[in-house]
Amino acid sequence: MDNLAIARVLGEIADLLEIKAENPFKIRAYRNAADTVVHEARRVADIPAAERLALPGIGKDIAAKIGELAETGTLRYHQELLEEFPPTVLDLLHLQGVGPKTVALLYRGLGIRTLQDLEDAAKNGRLRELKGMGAKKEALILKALEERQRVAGRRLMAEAYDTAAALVGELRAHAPGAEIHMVGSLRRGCETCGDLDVLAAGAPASVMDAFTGYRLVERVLAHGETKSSVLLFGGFQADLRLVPRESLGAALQYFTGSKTHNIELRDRAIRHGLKLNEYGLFRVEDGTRIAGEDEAALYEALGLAFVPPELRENRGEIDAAIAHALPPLVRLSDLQGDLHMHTTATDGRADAESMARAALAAGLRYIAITDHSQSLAMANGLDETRALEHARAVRSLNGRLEGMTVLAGIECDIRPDGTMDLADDCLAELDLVVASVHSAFHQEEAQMTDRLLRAIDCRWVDILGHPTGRLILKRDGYKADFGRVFAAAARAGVALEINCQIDRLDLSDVHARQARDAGARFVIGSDAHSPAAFGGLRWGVTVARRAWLTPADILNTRPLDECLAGLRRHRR
DNA sequence: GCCGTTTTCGGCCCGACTGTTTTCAGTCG
Repeated sequence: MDNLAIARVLGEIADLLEIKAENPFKIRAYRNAADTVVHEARRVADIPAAERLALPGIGKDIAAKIGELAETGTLRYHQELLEEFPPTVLDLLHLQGVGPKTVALLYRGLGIRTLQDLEDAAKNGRLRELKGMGAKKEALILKALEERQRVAGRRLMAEAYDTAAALVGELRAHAPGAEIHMVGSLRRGCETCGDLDVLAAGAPASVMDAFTGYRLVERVLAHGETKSSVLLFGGFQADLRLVPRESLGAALQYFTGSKTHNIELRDRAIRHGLKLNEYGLFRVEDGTRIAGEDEAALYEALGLAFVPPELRENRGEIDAAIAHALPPLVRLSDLQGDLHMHTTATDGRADAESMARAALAAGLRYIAITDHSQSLAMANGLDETRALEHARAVRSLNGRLEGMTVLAGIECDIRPDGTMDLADDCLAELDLVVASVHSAFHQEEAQMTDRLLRAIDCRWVDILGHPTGRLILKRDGYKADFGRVFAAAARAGVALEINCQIDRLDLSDVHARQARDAGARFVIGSDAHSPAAFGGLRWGVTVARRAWLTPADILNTRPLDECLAGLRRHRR
């Protein structure tokens, strides 16, 4: 049973307990445990029972329940709860504006079990029979039912970022003297985004009207003096919070989250006789404000080093900030080269020279052209002859572009049996080899693990490309024992790629951190198929930062000769 | 149900908006 499945059960228990109006802290305990399981890199089901207790938010009871799930695939406690409430009522809970109290009321009062039941009842006017339900609530529920499909789920970070940037730009134009920033999961650099959070500090009250009147607003969900929510065309919900200028830092901190990071921080404030909210950090005894305008000063007042937003996930950053031991995270400007991209020789949209010029304009000093190998027939992959011809053409660019070195590499398919798609003597002729899986994704875990280990064993392989094969929101990664794969890569000196394609971001932050702990080294690769795609490097950097990586962990932050010396084939 | 620089018991983050209330409950983030 994988972590997502375990987390889903724990989350459903929390939902069901909430509908039952159980102890809210018990509910939170299940949610915290689900959160821990989702963010654990190892398979929690495989962790020995005793060690599970060391996971944050997992105590004796929940550890035992995870054990039962891991062994039997089901959980009696979960089943018992589902006998009290049919599983379909959980769909009701996910409607905008419908919470656990309403679900319980609907089920107990009118026997509503499904979304269809709810729609029928709303249309027949039966909802109004219930206490606390009026015409507006009825209309709200019908609207939520209608929007359910379209707004459902999360979206890719890059897409959210562009939408938010346009909105923020509009608000800044309206209130040029104000501080207006993206906050929430966008600022933390999460790979997906549920809604867009924007903060305005020191802006005139009219900024709220500018927000609700933004040209891309489809519907206003709430409109207050300090907080408004809108639904944008295209399906994003956006929230704007307005605070006084002197609360900028506290509000940035508060609305950036994550929730668990904030809870830890507030806990720490309480232990120090302080109170932390979005308006500032206050002494409890006399209400004096001791921080609030500057975010870094707020962390300092709590005895912490400034925690970069990407680290605020309650994964050890608070302890590290107390010890002033946070790592110097990699920045986009640290990247000096890019070792993964394609040209018109295979499925790219520009020739090697255009790519090199675009890379130079993006601030890079060296690149590797790594077109596909022959197995990827769909992409017109290169056989040995074409690969070597292409390499000659690519190398001929050197000397023609001042300040740019172009390496001739390949993105070579890892065949289903783990062998390389091109002959060794061809691979040996090239400057570097990125090895990637592009076929037979559905192999059994043991087979896929062996396949990746065999690829790592090939002495010409320098980099493992998009190592897990996931497509965010579309496809899970392959089943493989990545703990073993990362350890083997670290031993062999094969670098692991953080692929920057916005729907890949592969390795993920969680896997990259696990791999770093295993001693692996990394490259951040654009996998660019066009000159514009170097802009995507920022997303890979974001992932690396969320994985706590420093420039020292990432080969392509080094000058060319040092980067090459770090590649497996030149490893001393 | 979890957890411990105040604690093995008694805490557990906190505020804004909406609707249906006539002082607040529910929802959300």
